[in-house]
Amino acid sequence: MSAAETAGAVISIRTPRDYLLRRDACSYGYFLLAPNYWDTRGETLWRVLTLRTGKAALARVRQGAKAGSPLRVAVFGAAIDRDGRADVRAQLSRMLRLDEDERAAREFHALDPRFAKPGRSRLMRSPSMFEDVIKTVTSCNVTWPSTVTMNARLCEVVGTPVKLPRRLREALAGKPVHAFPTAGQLARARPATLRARCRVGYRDARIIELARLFTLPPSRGGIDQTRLQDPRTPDDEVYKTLIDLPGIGPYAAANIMQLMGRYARLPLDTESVRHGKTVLGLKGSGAAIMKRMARHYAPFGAHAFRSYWFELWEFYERKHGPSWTWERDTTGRMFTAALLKKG
DNA sequence: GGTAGACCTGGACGC
DNA sequence: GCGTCCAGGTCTACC
Repeated sequence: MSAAETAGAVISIRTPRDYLLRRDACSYGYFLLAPNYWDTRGETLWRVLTLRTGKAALARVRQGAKAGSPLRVAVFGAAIDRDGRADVRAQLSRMLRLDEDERAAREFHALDPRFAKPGRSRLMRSPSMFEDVIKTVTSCNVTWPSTVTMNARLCEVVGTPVKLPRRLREALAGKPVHAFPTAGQLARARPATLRARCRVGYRDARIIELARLFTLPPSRGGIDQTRLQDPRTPDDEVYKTLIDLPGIGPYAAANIMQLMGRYARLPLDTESVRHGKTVLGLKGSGAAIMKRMARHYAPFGAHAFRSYWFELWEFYERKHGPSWTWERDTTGRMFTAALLKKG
């Protein structure tokens, strides 16, 4: 029995004319983090989603060879009705930025024509802001392999498992089978569990507090996602809100902002310093290089992060081949400044 | 406002 | 196999 013969539902999702799954899904490191899985052979994205019903479902996302052709999504492990289809579409659309303004992409390419021909403009993210925030926290003050481990353990220990019949489970062996924890699940988790079983270290209490803030309504001190995601809310206001959250500093706040589609600020870290030194030829202390990098990308204005990021991404691809060929357990674990210096 | 040190984990390295 | 060192952003105390 093949997986194709056992899908519960098949959904078609229209894409923008320039959309290319392998390039646009494999455009940011999160495509290597659970519960995402990129199958390099089939050029297929697998992702466990938590549906509004609370059930977990495994989605298999494919696209024909031509850019702009629709995504074909097969859903395993949960019955999908009309509302369920809309739910899957909405989550994948956010994750793959299918709803991103095409005019903004054209504006970016006009400012930075290097990425017009390869068609780069979209950065992969998570189906929810909450997951983006927690993934960002798990990427702070650790090397990339630890981030990979933390996300895998959070899903396995706290996330909802996909319920699959035995024959189907066998057919899908090797694919992710636990969803990313919801804010409610993480808010109820014990710090000791996160520390000991998910290997999150001192981030335990901060993750739980962040999750709690995502479960509360704004009127009771919770995070006002509607206001933060409203394009009319100024960047400075969003930054100030984010940086006041536990575990979120200047790097994390700027990274969450780019994940929200606000690209003017640069999340600068040690990897940025390496890039500034080796690719841009900047000199000085780490702090001095960061200041110079901010000035270097300032002409790209509202698209500064995209210019920086795709420049960095193409540097990785020159070293290791196209991102859609990176195996999760080999090349996909290499992305730290120290390892890249050696590479 | 700037700086130093603690926070944890996992990998590299030397013995 | 064991111990030590180091990388990695945030937070707090202190100047």
